[in-house]
Amino acid sequence: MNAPVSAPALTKNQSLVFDVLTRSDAPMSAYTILDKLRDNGFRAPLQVYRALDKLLEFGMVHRLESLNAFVACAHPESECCGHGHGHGSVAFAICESCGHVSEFHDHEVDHRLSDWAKHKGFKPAKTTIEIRGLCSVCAA
Amino acid sequence: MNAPVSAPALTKNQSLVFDVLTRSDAPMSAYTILDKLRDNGFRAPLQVYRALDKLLEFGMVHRLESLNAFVACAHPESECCGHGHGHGSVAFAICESCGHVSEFHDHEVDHRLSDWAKHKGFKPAKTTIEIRGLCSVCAA
DNA sequence: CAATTGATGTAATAACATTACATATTAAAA
DNA sequence: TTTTAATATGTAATGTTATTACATCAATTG
Repeated sequence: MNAPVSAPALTKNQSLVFDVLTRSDAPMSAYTILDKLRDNGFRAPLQVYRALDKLLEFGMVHRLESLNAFVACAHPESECCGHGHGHGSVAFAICESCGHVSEFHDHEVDHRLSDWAKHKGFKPAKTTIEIRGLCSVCAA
Repeated sequence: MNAPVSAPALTKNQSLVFDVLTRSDAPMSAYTILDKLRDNGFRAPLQVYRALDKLLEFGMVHRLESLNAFVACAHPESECCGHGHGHGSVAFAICESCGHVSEFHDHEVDHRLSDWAKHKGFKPAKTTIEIRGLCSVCAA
């Protein structure tokens, strides 16, 4: 019932999808992943979506809602303040020019949002924070 | 070249779409809006998307990225701290049970995110903050 | 008036995601 | 070990969201 604490064993399809995402330097849509895996026997979107569902559940992949795309989690394996893979919310800065995505945490942001929720009696399940704009390289 | 400061004149289609969204107590997808407006002569998705594009540009409507849906902006016409319709980022709490959406601002969150951006040389264009979970009524 | 601009109408297609159903593999219980 | 249950896989069809392309109409402006 608990989320796996360390890297869970991945099935063949999960590994293939995770590898493709890990090698990519930009987010990929499910259909782009599918195309990359045709040679590995992938034929249908569902093969990708099923693998992604598990990887999301394991916290190894994130979905970027504003892009309908996916990235491998950029965390170092485990982090100072109990982040690792069981962390609260993650924020993303997405460059609209080069596609690069930076993943970061901000405790104060987390805190402010959960304070708001507590005050309103709202029970958060998942928080999305995405900043779209231009990265330092592209802005120059 | 500037965004309109007060309510711009809306075209027929823009008014129809805005009215439908305003009357709704939950977010609506473009296709749901289309269905509501069949009797008003709407026949194609593009009629809705074009109106939504303008309403988004005017700041009268928000897109909920995690839902692929739209809501009328909930701001009182103009706000204490210069929000009105030219505000920075807006956050949403979305109830996954009843569909209700609460719109709110948090200056500290804005501040932390723009500090991060400044520090990284990232130029933000649009920020998405969406908390999905259960509202106080549904959580009870 | 001609020319430009913005709004509209319609059809077709692209992009993203899920349902349904059949089969195979793996793991656990008897 | 055999049965059973749970998980993973394969495939097709369909559903949902969004855009491209092209034609027309209306308002403005030079």
